Amino acid sequence: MTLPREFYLRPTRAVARDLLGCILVSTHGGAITAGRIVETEAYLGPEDPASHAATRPVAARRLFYGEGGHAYVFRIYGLHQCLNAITGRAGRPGCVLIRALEPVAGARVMARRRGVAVDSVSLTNGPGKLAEALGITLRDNGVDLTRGPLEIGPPDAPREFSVGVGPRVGITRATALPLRFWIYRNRFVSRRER
DNA sequence: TAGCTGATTGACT
DNA sequence: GTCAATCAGCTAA
Repeated sequence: MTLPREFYLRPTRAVARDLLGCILVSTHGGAITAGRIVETEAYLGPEDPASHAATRPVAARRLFYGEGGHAYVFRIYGLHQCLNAITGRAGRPGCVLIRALEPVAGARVMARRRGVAVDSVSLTNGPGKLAEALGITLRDNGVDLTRGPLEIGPPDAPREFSVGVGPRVGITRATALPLRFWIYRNRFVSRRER
């Protein structure tokens, strides 16, 4: 089961919210690792000062303006990778940063990649951590999320959770916009809600 | 060419 | 709570 292309061809905010509860699956390295998405952030077009659509090199901008449903992977601080899902139709820039997962398969493999205990929240409770846990690298930049080593499937259970909304984390521009979404009271969310 | 920054993390006080 | 790791790409000169 994989989310159809049409899922991504909608306004970025709606995609970010609806991605909560969905299942991200990686088959990198011959092992299946998967997690439930519990935290996302929306990044819009050039009108959003925090978005890479405005600040990153041409190659990244081409992805941003490309068709939704593809992965955008970038390196931050020289050492960590972050995974995004491109949203909107071709010509409409936007993406959703996957910030945290709750492991549902392959936790032992994740633990080996991360070097932490198999039952630790530190497995996947941050964008750099989940990328490492699922074996995501810059080679995944541009891959199709509807068919490939990286896929996102629909929720594996009814969506019976509350959604938290608040300002994005870790950025220095446009810090007040309420574009971060998370599953309320999930222990894998990267920052504790009050 | 030199200096600085960042959608983070982990180690340490 | 503070701070270093680490590097591509941007800026100033």
